[in-house]
Amino acid sequence: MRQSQLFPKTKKEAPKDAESINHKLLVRAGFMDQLMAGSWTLLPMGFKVVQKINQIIREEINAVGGQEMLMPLLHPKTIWNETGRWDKADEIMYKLKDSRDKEYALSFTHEEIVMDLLRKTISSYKDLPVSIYHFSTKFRNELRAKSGILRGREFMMKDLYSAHANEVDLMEYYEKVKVAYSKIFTRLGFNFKIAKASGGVFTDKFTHEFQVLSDVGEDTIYWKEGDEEAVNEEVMEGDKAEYKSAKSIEVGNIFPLGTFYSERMRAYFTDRDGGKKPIWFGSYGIGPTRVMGTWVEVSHDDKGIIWSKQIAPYDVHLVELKSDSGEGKAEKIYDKLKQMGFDVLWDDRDVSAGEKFGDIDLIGIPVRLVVSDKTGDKIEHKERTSDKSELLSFEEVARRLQE
RNA sequence: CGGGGUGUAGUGAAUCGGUAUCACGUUACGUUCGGGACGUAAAGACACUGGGUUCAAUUCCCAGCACCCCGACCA
Repeated sequence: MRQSQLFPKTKKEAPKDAESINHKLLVRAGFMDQLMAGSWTLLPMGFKVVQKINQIIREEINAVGGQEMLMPLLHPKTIWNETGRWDKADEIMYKLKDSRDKEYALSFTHEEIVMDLLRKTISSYKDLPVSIYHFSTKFRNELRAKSGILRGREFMMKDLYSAHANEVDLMEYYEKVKVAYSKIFTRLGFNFKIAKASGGVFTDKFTHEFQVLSDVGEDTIYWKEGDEEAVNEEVMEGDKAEYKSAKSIEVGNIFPLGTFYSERMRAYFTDRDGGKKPIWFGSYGIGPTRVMGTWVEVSHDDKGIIWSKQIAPYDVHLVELKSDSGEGKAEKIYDKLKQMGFDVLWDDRDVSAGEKFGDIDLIGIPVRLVVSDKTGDKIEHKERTSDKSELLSFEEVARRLQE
């Protein structure tokens, strides 16, 4: 991508109201734009980051048998009445009426919708288990949107739903998803903990949250040295003094929902013994837009964002500084790297060196390549995380990028 | 929804009773080019909305709206 064509331009100053890091940096660097409180446009680079996050999630969910699909966001009131959540989740749901006074909800989750699908499609234990998911927008009427993209009223979510013939199978799958989630957040590069928590409007049972340690987090989790699992403050038993604690951002959660939904929505199947039994059900969510914001909160410096290779909007940021020996070096490198399959952002703008370097640090792509008079036939290679640069040949640069 | 803060060119700020100034950005031309460079010229604002006080309101008062922060609630 030629930076001269990249939409939009970076900003020198953050919006005056912005306080949180992800708000300031993601807006300044041109990754997102605010429409209103809690509602954000993902600009081209922000969308690329979210797609990369989604792809990592997709790979790991597919690896545990998840099948991707897409469900509607406009839901009839009747389906929410079946489980009582039209009233129980009243505070969080956006509700609306059409011109004939029919009532709808904007999706804040999809348990009821999946359950409707399952009762129409599952009739035998042979049809189970089922694991289906989608990436889509969630609407939640948050009392207060805040912290940039971390708590919006409209955000992207990957939600996975699984259906099983019995509790053992559900819990086995629940553990598999827990492992898959751990792989996802490990691949994403987070320092996270799995915390036991309550289920909110979803379930009365215990659940698990994936918590990234960060001072801007709204949750507080507690754990004992050596323990695999932490606990959320809300469900903690025992003496706090015996635990280590930290603020954290919840980036994912898993819910073993049991038969609550299937019983209320009459989603039964015929089991091996001929009897009708309710489907065992679980749901599992990750918020990719929150993941992006969380990444910025935990990975930045005073100059800008520091993306990891896994989710950076581009593999390389290439820049040529004006030279006496004539230009065109960068364009050749750009073409060659593209041919090799690298995603390159080439700053081809006619602006000062300082402005180019400023934007490079702000945008935060992991590798910076500079060519100029000083570099001769070599290329200056610098990583965003380092202050040092090296002069390398094109081949050496390409090899580094492939590592 | 309670408490606090802020609303002035695209962005960030100044003016704080006499109809608005600066910086950045933008446009044109020229000079520059290793950390947001310089010169010249130019465009760009019903001062959030509505009401009130006043000879006169961006400025004071009231109401509303919007955004941010703290709290209650939550991926």
